[in-house]
Amino acid sequence: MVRPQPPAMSKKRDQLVETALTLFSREGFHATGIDRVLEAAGVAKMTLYKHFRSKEELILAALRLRDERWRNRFMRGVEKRAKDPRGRLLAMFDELADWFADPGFSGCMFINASAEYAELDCPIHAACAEHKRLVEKYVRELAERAGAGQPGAGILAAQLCLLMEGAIVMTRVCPDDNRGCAAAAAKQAAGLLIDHALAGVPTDAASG
Amino acid sequence: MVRPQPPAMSKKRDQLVETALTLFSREGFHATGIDRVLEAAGVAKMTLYKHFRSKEELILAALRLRDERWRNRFMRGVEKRAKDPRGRLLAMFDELADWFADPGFSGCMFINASAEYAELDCPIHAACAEHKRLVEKYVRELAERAGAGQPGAGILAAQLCLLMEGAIVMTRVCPDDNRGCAAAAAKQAAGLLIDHALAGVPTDAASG
DNA sequence: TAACATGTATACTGATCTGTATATTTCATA
DNA sequence: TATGAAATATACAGATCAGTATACATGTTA
Repeated sequence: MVRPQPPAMSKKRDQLVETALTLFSREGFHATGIDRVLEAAGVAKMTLYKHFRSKEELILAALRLRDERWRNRFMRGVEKRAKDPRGRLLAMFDELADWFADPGFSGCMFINASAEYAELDCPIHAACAEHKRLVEKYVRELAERAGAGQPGAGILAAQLCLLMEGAIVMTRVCPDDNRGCAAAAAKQAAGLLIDHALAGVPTDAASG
Repeated sequence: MVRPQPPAMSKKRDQLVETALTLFSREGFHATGIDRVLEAAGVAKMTLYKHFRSKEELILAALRLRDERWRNRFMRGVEKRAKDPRGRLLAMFDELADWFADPGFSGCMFINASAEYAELDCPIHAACAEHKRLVEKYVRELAERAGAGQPGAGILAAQLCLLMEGAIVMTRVCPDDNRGCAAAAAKQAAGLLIDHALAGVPTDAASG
């Protein structure tokens, strides 16, 4: 009896998605041909098309993996850096700074993907939008736990996300000007916004 | 006597750059073939290659045109909306909101281009970085005229740019969630940052 | 050993890509 | 009318693209 039916639990499939994640991140989606992924992954072309119906499906699998890994690492990192929600809102920007310092940093894969796949109803673009929604939801929950009311928590979360996305983009486009600076400037701005939104909330309020 | 030698002052050349600007913005760079630009512009292929040595040069010309137009429109719009530098810093976000409301809005062409052309020393990526530097320089000058000192003006400018870039990206990736909201949230945050950076500076100080 | 799923190798299709070669047309100016 | 630049039409080169067809190898399980 053969356990690992596609699409799950195949070593070759994993290698494909892993390689796709790396190459699509580094070189772009249209600019990276299937053949280069196959060569780098050490997998035959027919194997790819037994696991995925098209290049688009491979891209979607790579984006799913990236979303899962990125948010896990981000949330775990934030929760490790600070224990109270208010501190965690600030710690997000230290986590970003770490990410930017990675020599392989190539910006946000979802921003990059939605730049190449403009149509909103395209599954790739939809996956990018969903990723951003999930990140913002996490920030909003932190803001709520920190004591921001409604709609304050939603607005604060949106504003902190704007700072984060801006830092990601500027570090991608102008790394030499912003490598270390964008995250720091964003963190300082975030501190002000958080203090303002949480004015009157006692420090270290009922943490989760 | 024939006046308009290439590369300047050619009607066909202008049509090419104009069409390239539209199509590359809307559909992406790799995804838009030369042939589609030629067809949409109503220009023969040989004409293109008499004015430009390669597709990359056409892209660079389109980016130059976009940079010039975008910054002109932005600066003029801002200067029309408010007379004092402090008000102009805030007015930037109203200008963004107007831009986002354009049905043809497809994000920042320079963010999109640098997503597709990752290498920093690639001329296309370099042009994108330069555009962002010029925008930030304008914001920094406004901040200085508003009375922010050094390094306060530089930091404030960087922070306001992060908010702007973040708003641009979120409106591109999740237009349905952010169409009107991102610019407003950014403006509110900007107001706080500006007030903080200019604390102690008399309102409507020596404007330019 | 027989069955079966996974993966491979090779070759191919048909489309599309950037860029070029060549010969011709258009049209204002001198 | 003669010159010469701008633009065109057509065809092509050479590469790469996503995706398919077919036959074969491998390794595990029943």
